[in-house]
Formats: sequence, C-alpha cells, structure tokens
Amino acid sequence: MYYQIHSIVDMSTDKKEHIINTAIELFAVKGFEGTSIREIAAAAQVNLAMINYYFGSKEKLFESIVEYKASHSRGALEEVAADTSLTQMQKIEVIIQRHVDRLFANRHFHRVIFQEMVMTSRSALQESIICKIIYPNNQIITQIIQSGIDSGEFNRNADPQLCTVTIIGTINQIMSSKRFCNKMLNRDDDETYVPYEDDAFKQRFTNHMISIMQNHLLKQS
Amino acid sequence: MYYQIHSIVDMSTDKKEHIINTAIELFAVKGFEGTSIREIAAAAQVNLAMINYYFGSKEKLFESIVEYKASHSRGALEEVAADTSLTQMQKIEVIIQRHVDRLFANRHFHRVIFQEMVMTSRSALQESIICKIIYPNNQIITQIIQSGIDSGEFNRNADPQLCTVTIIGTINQIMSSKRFCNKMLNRDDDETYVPYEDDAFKQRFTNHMISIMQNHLLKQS
Amino acid sequence: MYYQIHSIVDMSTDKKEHIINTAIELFAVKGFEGTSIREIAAAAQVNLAMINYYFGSKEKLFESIVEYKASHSRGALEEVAADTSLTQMQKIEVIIQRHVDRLFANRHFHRVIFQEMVMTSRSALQESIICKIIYPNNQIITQIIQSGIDSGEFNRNADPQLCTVTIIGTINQIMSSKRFCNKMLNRDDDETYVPYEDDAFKQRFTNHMISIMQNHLLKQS
Amino acid sequence: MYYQIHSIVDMSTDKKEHIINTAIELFAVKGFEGTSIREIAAAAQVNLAMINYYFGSKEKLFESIVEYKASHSRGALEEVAADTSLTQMQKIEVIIQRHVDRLFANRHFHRVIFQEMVMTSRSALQESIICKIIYPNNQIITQIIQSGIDSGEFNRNADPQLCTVTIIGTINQIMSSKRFCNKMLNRDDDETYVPYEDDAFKQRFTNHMISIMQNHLLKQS
DNA sequence: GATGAATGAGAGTTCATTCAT
DNA sequence: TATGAATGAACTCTCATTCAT
Repeated sequence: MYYQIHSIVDMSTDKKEHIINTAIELFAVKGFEGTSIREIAAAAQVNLAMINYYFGSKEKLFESIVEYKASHSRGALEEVAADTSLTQMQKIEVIIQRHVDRLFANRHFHRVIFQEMVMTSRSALQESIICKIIYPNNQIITQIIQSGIDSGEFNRNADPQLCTVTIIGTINQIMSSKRFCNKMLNRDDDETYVPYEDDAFKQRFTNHMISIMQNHLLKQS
Repeated sequence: MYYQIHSIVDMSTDKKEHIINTAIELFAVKGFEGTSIREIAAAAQVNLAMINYYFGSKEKLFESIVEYKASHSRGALEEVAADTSLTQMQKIEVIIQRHVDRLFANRHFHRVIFQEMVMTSRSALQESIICKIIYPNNQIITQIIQSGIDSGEFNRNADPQLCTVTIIGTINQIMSSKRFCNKMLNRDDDETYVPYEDDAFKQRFTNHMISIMQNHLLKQS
Repeated sequence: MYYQIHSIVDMSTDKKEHIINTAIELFAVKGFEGTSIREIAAAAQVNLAMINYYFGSKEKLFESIVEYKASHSRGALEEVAADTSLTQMQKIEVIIQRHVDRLFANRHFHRVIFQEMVMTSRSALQESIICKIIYPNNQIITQIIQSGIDSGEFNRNADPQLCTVTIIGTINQIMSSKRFCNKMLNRDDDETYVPYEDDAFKQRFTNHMISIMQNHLLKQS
Repeated sequence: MYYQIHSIVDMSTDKKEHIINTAIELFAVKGFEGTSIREIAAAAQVNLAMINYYFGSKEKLFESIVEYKASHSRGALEEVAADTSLTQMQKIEVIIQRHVDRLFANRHFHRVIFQEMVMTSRSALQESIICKIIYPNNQIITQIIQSGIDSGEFNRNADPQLCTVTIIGTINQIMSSKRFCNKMLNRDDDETYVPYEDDAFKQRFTNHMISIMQNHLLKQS
C-alpha cells in the first residue's frame, strides 16, 4: 500500500514531465502560437483542464519547460570552464563538442527555445529564455576567450563577444531547420535523412567549428 | 476608360504593396500566428475582406511577401560572384559587407523570414522561403569558397558548406533578437539602443566576420 | 431593389435592437453573470460571434443596453420639472405616476439595471448606471423638493435627498421581485398573478406613494 | 477518544462558521455568481473540496448562510411587537431604529441577501430568503400598522402592506450601493467616506424614516 | 474526516474566411 | 472592385464537482 501511494506521487510528477515532454515536441513542430493546449492534452492523453490545473496557463507551461530544462542542464559548462588542467583553447574545443552533442540530442527542445527567442512579442518568455538559458552559457564562453586573450594564448585582435555569437550562431543555424540543413548539404532529395542523428555529420560539424575557432583565436607562429 | 482601369490597377498595386509593407512590420513584431489579418487590415487602413480578396488567404499573403522581397533583392550577390576582377577572398569580404548592410537595413523583414524558416509547420512557407531566398544566396557563397579551394587560394581543409553556415548563422544570430544582442554586448541596461542602427557596431561586426573567414580560409604563410 | 437594400440596412439596426431586447429579458431573469452570451445568441437566434461583432464584449453589450434605454427615456422628467403651471407637489405627483407607469411597463429592463447597481463588482457598469440613469432622475426629484421647501410650499424639515430615496426605494422594492411582491400582498398562492400587469394594484401603489409624500411634504394647516 | 471526536466536531463547527463568514464577505463584494468556491476556499484558507464536503454545493452553502444568519437574528422584532407598554407608533419607531442599526452593522451580509432576492433565477435561494428572513420581519411591521389602524391610533387610509414596503424599501435603497448613496449625498468625491459608518448620517436617516411614518400614519389633529 | 488530483462542461473571446451586395 | 455583415470553428481558461485515498 505504501508503494501504491508512492507510485501515485510519482505518477503526478511523471504526468507533469509527460505533459512537458509532449509539449516540447509539439511546440518544436508547430511553434508556441501554433500549438493549442487542446492538442497538447490530446497528444499527452490527459484532460484539457489538467494543463491549466498543473501549470496555470499556456505561457506558464512554457516557462515551466524552460525552468525544467534549465535545471537539468545547469553546471555542464561551468565544470569545463573551471577545469585548470585545460588550456583555454582546449576548453573551447570541449565546450563546442559538448554543446553540439547536447543540442543534437535535444533538438526538439532547442528549437522551441530558439523560436521563442526569435519572437519579438511575448517579452516575458523571451526575457526568461535569454536570461536563464542563453546568456549564462554564452557568458562562460566569452570569459574563456577573454582569459585566453589576457593570458596571451589567444590573438589579441579577437572579439570575445562576437566569437561567442559565431559559435552559437553557427550551431543554431544548423539546428534551425532540418530542411534547410539538408538543402545545404545537398541531401534534400532524401526525406528520411536526419542530419542530427548522423554521427558522421556531427563529427564533420564539430571539426568545422573547432577548426574555425582555432584558426581565428590561436596566434599563428 | 482605359486610363481609369489603368489607374485602378496602379491603385491596387499600391494598395497591395502598402498591405505587404504593413504586414511585414506586424509579422516581424508579433510573428505569423500572432498577427491577425484584422490587425493588418486596421494598421493598413484597408477593409478586412480586402486582404483575402487580394491575396486569397493569410498564408498566401505571406508567400506574396516572400515573392515580393525576393524579386526586389535578386541579383545582388550574382554580380559580385561574377566579378572577375576580385579574388575569391575579396568576393567573400564584399558579400559579407553587403549582406550585413542589407540585413541591418531590412531587419524587420529579415526577422519574419527567419522566424518562418525556423517554424517546422507550414511546410509550404518554409519550402518557398528556403528555395527562393535562403538557398540561392547560400549557394553563391558556397561556390565562391569552393572555387577558392579549387584554385589553391583557400585552405583545402575548409568545408565550403559549413563555412557558409557560419557566415549566415552568425549574422542571423545577431539579427534574431535585439534583446539578445544587447545582452551580449552588455548594453541591456539601455532600452533605446538599437545595435542595427549603430554604424560603429556594424563596422565592428563586419570586421569580425571578415577576420574569421580570412583566418579560416586563407592559407597561412 | 432599392427597398431591398434599405430593408437590409434596417435589418442590421433591427438585429442590434433584437439582441438588446433579448439580452434584457435574459439578464432580468438570470442576472448578468448567470446569462451566457451563448444563451443570448440562441434566444435571439443569431450567431454567437455576432454579439461580440456588434458589441465587442459581454460588458459592452450591457453598456449598450444602458445607453440604448437611457437615450429612449431621457427628457421624460425634465419636461415635468420645467412645467411652471404646476405646483411642486403636483410635479411630484405626476413624476410618481409616470415613474410607476414606466417601471411597471419596463420591469424586465428595470430589474437588470437594479441588479447591476446592487452588485459591487463590475465597477464600470455600476458607475455608468448610476451616473447615466439613476442619478440624473433622482437629481430632478431632489431639486423639485428643494424648490418646494424654499418657496414655503413644503415643510422645511423635510430632507430632499432622503425623500427621493424613499420614493425610488419604495418603487424599487416593489419591482425587485415578483415573488416578494406577491408574498407581501398575500397573493403568493397564485403563481400566475403578475402585480405589474394589474392596473388596480398600480393605482393602489401610486396612491400610497402620493399620499406618503403629501403627508410628509405639505405643511399641515 | 471521545474528546478527540468532540474536539473535531468543535473544530469543524468553527471551520464551518469561518467558511460562512468568509463567504458572506466575498459574496457581498462579488455576488453569488461572481464568487467561485475556489476564492472562498483560498480566502478561508481551507481545502477546496472541504466546502462541497461540508455544505454539499455552492447553493447549499448559500442556504447555510441564510439559515445561520436567520437563526442569529430571530426574535429581535417579536420582542418589540409584544411589548404592551408601547404605542403602535412607538413600536414602529423602535423597529426603524433597530433595523437601521442592524443593517448598517451587517451591511455585507445584507447586501448578499438583497442581491439574491433581486435575482429571479435560483428560485430555491430566493424562496428561502423571502420566506425565512424577509417576509417574517415584514409581517410583524404590517401587523403593528394594522393594529394601529384598528385601534384608531393610525390613519385609516394608510396601507399597512405598502407602508412596510416603504420602510424596508427606503432602507434597502440606502444599503444597496455605497456609490449610489454617496452620489445622492453629494459625497461622491470622497472615496473613503462610508455612510454606513457615519453615526451622524445614521441619525439623519433614522429621523427621516420616523418622520415620514409619523406624518403618514398619525391622524392629524 | 479530509484532501490533492482530476474532470467534463461551459464560459467569453478571437480567428480566418465567406457572402450578398 | 470593394466591403460591411455574418459565420462556424477554435481558442484559452475557469468553473463546480467528484473521486481515490
């Protein structure tokens, strides 16, 4: 009986997570405005009113998604940044690698976040996304580059802020649309090809990013 | 009577353009889903039914926007690509410069296009955006880089397709959100600052992009 | 064909009035909160969206009712007040007579207005009801009584403001509930008896009101 | 164990009263329809389901309020009516005085009752309000007046039933809306003025009511 | 006895679109 | 060509209530 109670408590948490994960997929495909809570409820096979019951409103559901994911990914980059056994360039390399890994694996969620960041309306959402997710991560990268410049490891002409923009902008561009990605890679004839699931492409992309940053940041002998 | 018809045609062309320009601004601010044709009609001071009458539907209005803008910007890059007096690196530099210029000047329109490209639903829109606007431009850049590699001007390890992604991804990242941009530049305390109107920032950004590509593409002596 | 067009234009106005009249009856029976615009639409046999199309919102529909009725009843009392051929007491008598007549005839509308005046929430509605309908009428009565006192026709101990409250409060009490009214008159056994349609009762009530005010206002010889 | 049960019973009685008092205040401000049991539960800091558990439904909660208050105020008027040391006029004076006192002090509750009496729907509520609270009180007043007429103390032309309506109608009109009241008294500029808490106004109002009834009921020598 | 979770019904509102003229 | 009127569908959200524990 205790276990029964326990499992029900879990079910409640599970249900929330279940709704969140369903919502992420739908938001990723159809956008925030384009997805109705009716669809989410239907897809998650829960009552329509449950969503407002749990999250309060559609916007708050979105914010819950942001909180949920932010809390699950926090500390990934800090660890690397704090690792004194690595050169700054090595840190950048590891961060690129991990970032690409993470985004390829969570591409649905990432697209949701990216879409809302791009949207000018719904300021509250944009604000929380930028402040809670995007900016903190970017700041870590910027500071590593700044440290590299200060220590003489990196080219003093490099622009730390814009280098960060290049790193995440390139990744975001790749993530922004499967169709765009395939078109660019001349794979648009193959509907079934998903670049984000192709390890070879992931390696190729990671190499490109690392190479770009090495060439730009490192002093040339 | 001929003149009458003619003037009416002109009037309706003007009206169409007027609606298109109004719609671009609203779509840019509130997104496609977030903007109702009621709002567009009100802002353009035309009858609500006019819009469906002229464009058929909301989606077709959007496609008209794409067509309209694509037809107005076509041939800008081809000219540069065909200029035999320039080295491939110089072509890249010019293209970066012009692209940044153009996007900063038309940032409202650009954001609309970008938003819809990111959205996975509304396939028809995405298809036409990618095929009519994004891909042709990218292809030109990719081919220039390929030519540079083939001629030995560029590093043979460079990845032409991903280099193109880096160029437009970095710019898109900057364009995607004023708030993000200001946050990155530590200007988020100043609500009135619009980076896209700041020539100094435009220069700084252009320099960064050119520098990145030079360091990456050019062989190091 | 011209007449056809004309009749259609009228239909539009008619439809608005039709909706208003339907809404008055429903609001009177079930209150503002208790009546859904779905019910109003069904009862008026118009499309649900029409109501918002015409009136903007449920609250604005109510305000339209107030405006509509206020504009139809304006000037009824002013005329009496301005009639110099009458003594102040005669004016009061005529006003009581007409007020009772009017309210008995429009008891549905009156109950709606009264209900919302009593409701503390929905301040905006209350405000407009009091300022546009109740207060102006009351002010006229108060001023007549004041004039009577000033001219020596009325007892100087009378309280003009509270006398007005007595006049309209007594009528409102009678109008407030058919069931209450019948209970008071020991007619609660007869479900079909509608006091507001009984001329004998109307006369009895009018006489009572006039008698009360005569005894209170007129100096006793 | 007995004590435990006992204490729980006491607790639940307290809780019931607590809920009732919270509900009275909310109903008075926002009306019956306008107040959700969620709000009541939140304001009373009890579980939402508690209210249905204790009272069965929202309507039954309201009836409980009526019962509760009716049982707490019963016998106030009977006492006066039965007092043989008073003339009928003195009884009317005392009743007016006490009634005004009681309503001014319990104006929140009174407004709830009055609102629901005015509402035509929810017959059951209206029925119990009229039968359990309003009618019994009114009947006492009516009978006193009838006794005065029969004994020759009062004017034989007076209408006992309608005189009762005038008494309670005037008071209800004053109680129905603070805003109306202040507007009538030319105090609508002062948001903070609460006439029901102003002893001077209470005296003025009581005097007016007594004066009206004296002038109307007493034979003029 | 007491409660958090869950639900179906219905609320007001807004939408893109169509129709009659 | 141009438009005010009208519509049906769908939206988010809140409601009173119930149920399993």
